[in-house]
Amino acid sequence: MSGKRSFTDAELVVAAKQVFWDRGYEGTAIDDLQAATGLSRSSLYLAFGTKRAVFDAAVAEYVSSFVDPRISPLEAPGAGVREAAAFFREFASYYRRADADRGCLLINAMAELAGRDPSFSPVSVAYHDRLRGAFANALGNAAMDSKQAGRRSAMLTASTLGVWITVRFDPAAAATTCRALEREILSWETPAPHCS
Amino acid sequence: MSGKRSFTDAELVVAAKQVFWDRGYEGTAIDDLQAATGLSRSSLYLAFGTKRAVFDAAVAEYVSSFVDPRISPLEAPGAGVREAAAFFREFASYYRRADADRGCLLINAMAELAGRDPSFSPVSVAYHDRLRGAFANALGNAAMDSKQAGRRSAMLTASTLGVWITVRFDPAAAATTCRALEREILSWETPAPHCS
DNA sequence: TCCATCTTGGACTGCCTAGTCCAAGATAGT
DNA sequence: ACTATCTTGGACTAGGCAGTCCAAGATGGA
Repeated sequence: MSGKRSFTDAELVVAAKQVFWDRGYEGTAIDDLQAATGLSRSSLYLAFGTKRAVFDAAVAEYVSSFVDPRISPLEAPGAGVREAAAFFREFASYYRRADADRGCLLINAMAELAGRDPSFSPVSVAYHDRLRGAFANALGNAAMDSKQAGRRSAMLTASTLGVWITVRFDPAAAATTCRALEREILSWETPAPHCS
Repeated sequence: MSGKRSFTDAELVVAAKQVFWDRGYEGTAIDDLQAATGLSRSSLYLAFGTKRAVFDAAVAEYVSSFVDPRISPLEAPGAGVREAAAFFREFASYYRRADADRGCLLINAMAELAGRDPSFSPVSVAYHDRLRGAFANALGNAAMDSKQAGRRSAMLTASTLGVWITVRFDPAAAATTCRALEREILSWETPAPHCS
């Protein structure tokens, strides 16, 4: 049977991430993780101890591979309105993927575990704050009132959560909304197009 | 034991609604419904047949008692920007309630069942479309470009989903976002404040 | 070669689930 | 008062769950 491990933690986590992404936390059984990883219960439990620990590792992996690259441009010192617009434009094209209706693993987890599992709340709050801060950074450099930049950051943060929920039941509508957001944001670049 | 029914369907549904609202669909066991209604399994199953049928009835009751009164003002013929702003202002004050962290039963259901239960998708799509149409009605009467009104309707629809997810893990942040949305929307009433 | 150490498969436990079923009993019409 | 009809409590079924455990076996060092 064994002797030395036939897999790395990273391989396990990547395979598990796909399952949690497709099926959610509660919807994923240990048997599903076995099937996806090709490992047996013992190996999974020896490596991580609990289902929840595997999930936490999967979410962390997701954040660094999926979330970070998309938020970083907004957090960069030189970020502006164009980066905020590009953020949503890229979602619009992503939503054309066949598997986009899985949504965002992190936001799915926030929606699924919020209020039910207090230990996940800090993760939700941290991600929400990070997103808001990233938009505030991008809009803060633009030619607009700083209070308005704050309001718009909050609005875009809520919109981001909203489109990632929407993509799970209506990907086309989510893509349309992202394109609308892109154009609306671009209109913030210049001091209002309808002023002569 | 019996003879004639000791309860009405409506009473059962209202009690069940509270449980589903607090605990979600999967998180609610028939035993929880028994405890909340004071009825036994037989009575519940005789009245509705399946857990899912009880849930559907609870969602329908929720829509007519909670959702309809809040969306109707946006759908009225004379609705405008002020109604859209009031929509979010009322959420901001609602989010100060102790039990606001249950979120919105309908949006919770959309998030929980999207992609997992195809039979719920039409409900999600219908509600999303209704909300978008309501905002489009309210903004369509305002002094703004009709394409911009369309974009902003999509944005506010996504924002609405977003704040109802947010309230479950950070009610204060959700309330802040609603106030920001209110003020941002009010700024749409006049043709841009920074134009002389 | 031998042995201590680690991994592995899979059986198992205990618990929780939705849904079924039936005997006990209450009711209303006659 | 009798009886057909409906409701009710609660035991029960069948299945799914996370997590435990151990014997079988592979490995690497001495």
